[in-house]
Amino acid sequence: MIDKKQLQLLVGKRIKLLREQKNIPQQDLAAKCNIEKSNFSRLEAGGTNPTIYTLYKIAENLDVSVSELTKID
Amino acid sequence: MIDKKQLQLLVGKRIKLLREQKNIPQQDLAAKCNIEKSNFSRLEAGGTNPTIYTLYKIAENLDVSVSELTKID
DNA sequence: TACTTTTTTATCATTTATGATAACCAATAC
DNA sequence: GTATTGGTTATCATAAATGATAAAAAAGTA
Repeated sequence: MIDKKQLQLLVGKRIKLLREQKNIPQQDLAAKCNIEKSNFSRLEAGGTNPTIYTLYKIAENLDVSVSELTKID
Repeated sequence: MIDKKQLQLLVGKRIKLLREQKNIPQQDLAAKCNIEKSNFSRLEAGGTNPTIYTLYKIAENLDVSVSELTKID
């Protein structure tokens, strides 16, 4: 059982990894998801505890499933 | 791209399915996760857009990964 | 019948995710 | 130099997730 902050960090890193693998600038992905770039930055940095819908939008725009996006450890 | 409400319904049903497969009463699982039973009911019914940490706690107490919990369609 | 267990629903307070805006930092290019 | 690009940080408002409590409805059981 990791704590909330650790989970947020892992999720943020996972998103960043997938995004960079596809060479998509943060602000571009944020725009596609209708998320402010500043808020997206905060999210990737593990600064928030995103909702499933936020993760879903990101997953869709990264062309992966939510299940794939949440493969953390 | 499904909408937010549809996503919530799918997630709720997924949780309920896994919980029932393990024969765990809703209130028991809620208690393990430190979530109010009333709020847990609302969540399973698709009434809220849960955060990843909420889903993580549920996944842990269902002995599945978050990735497994979020296998929706 | 009642009794218990499980789930649902409603409501209000509190916390927090997100929206929104602005300013800033670090590269890179012209 | 100064634009431009990509990212960060701070702040405030707003919407919504969650906490918390109570009551009622369903479902099961003797």
